[in-house]
Amino acid sequence: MSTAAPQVSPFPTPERRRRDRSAKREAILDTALALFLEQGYHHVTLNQVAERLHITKPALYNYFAGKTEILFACWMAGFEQAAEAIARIEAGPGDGLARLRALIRAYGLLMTTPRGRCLIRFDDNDFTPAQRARISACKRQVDAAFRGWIAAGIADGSIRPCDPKMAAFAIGGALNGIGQWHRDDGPMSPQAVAEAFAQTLTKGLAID
Amino acid sequence: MSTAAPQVSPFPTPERRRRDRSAKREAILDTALALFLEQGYHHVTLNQVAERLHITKPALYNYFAGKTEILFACWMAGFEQAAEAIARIEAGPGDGLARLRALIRAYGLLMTTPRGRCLIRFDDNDFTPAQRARISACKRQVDAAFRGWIAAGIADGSIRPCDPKMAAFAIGGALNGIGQWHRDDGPMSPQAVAEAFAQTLTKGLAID
DNA sequence: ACATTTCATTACCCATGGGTAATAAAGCCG
DNA sequence: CGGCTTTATTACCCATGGGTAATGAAATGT
Repeated sequence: MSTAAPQVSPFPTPERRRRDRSAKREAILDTALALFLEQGYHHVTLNQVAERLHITKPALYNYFAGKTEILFACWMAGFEQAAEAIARIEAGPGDGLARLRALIRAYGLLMTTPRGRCLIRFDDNDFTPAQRARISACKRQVDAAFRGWIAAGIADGSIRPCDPKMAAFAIGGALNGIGQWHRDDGPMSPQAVAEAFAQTLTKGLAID
Repeated sequence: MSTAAPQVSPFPTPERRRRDRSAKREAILDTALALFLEQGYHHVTLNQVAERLHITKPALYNYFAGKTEILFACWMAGFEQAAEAIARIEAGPGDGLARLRALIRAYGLLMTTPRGRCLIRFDDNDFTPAQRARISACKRQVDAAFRGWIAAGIADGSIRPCDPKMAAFAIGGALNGIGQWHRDDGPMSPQAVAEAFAQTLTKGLAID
């Protein structure tokens, strides 16, 4: 068994070294992320993060400049997911309403994952001013997608005329809320939640 | 002018003494509250709170047992406002949809005030387990109002059949979001926001 | 082989800030 | 007056935890 030829050489190529390092960065990120969501940023110590990875605190500083850097990297990891979803929908077919529904489903799903939760469970005050500026820009990007497709839907007749800004805030808020209450061990699957929200938020409640 | 008889005696009655004390408690609460919302709980020191009131830190301990007690009192102050609104609507007239809309307006308005923002801007992890338990009970109470009037609306035919639980989450999330983005110096008045949300959330967006 | 970079460890520093005496001033009560 | 309560002050304690040397051990590459 151990005499068989090894699948991977123990002498890593430079390429693989880079991947290893990047994998460690990701591991730190995901571990810190999970702890931040469990206990809240200020109740998590870097010692805890390190301990879960079977290393010691100073080792973390080989990958991140400090605690807020880790926090920021977590947030950006979440944003990348959102940006990808937006790009995918943008590239796909559908009128304004169809695209809006697709975005609601994708963003709703994201909110049931740790990466997605980062986007709304962290406090703005825990970032540096520079980080806050970048985050604001990212948030505007997401908001623009919501507003844009609502406006497109109004233009193409698939969405009832309304204030796109308020509608986007309402939908965004409802979706962000998912990140607060949804539990993986709860009765509703992420898909079911996303679908229910896509219906409720676009069809409304009143019988007119 | 200063020789005129004083409107209030400088010798307070026992009754007034109690009111004075209670007023001081409120002042501490509102000051702490404002700071917590500005800078985030963990970035606010008790010295800061005291300084804004022109007293010193230990003086605070005459009114509150500690920092988390202040935080908790802030949250409860917000909840009282919500509970009052719910009771008022409950006592008033209207079918399920009318009551739901009234609740959306009242709760939306509340989210534009400091007291209301407490309900959603604080991190659960900053409370003690005992406090968390009481907060959970209060949150369930609010949620029950939303779900109850949605269910009532479905029963009386004013609301389109749906899952009241999901609908309540969607509406609650959208309203809580107001507390995150609304600025007093923004372009929309609290009333306008509340009204827009009442429309968007009940009428929906799709043209069917 | 030898210098260099990479990455981890142990041991330490120290600012921060919640909380606590010890104490003093001011009003209330008998 | 003289003791008691209330409320504030000054001065202090000290656990916590982010961050930093100083150092050592691999792997790298020439």
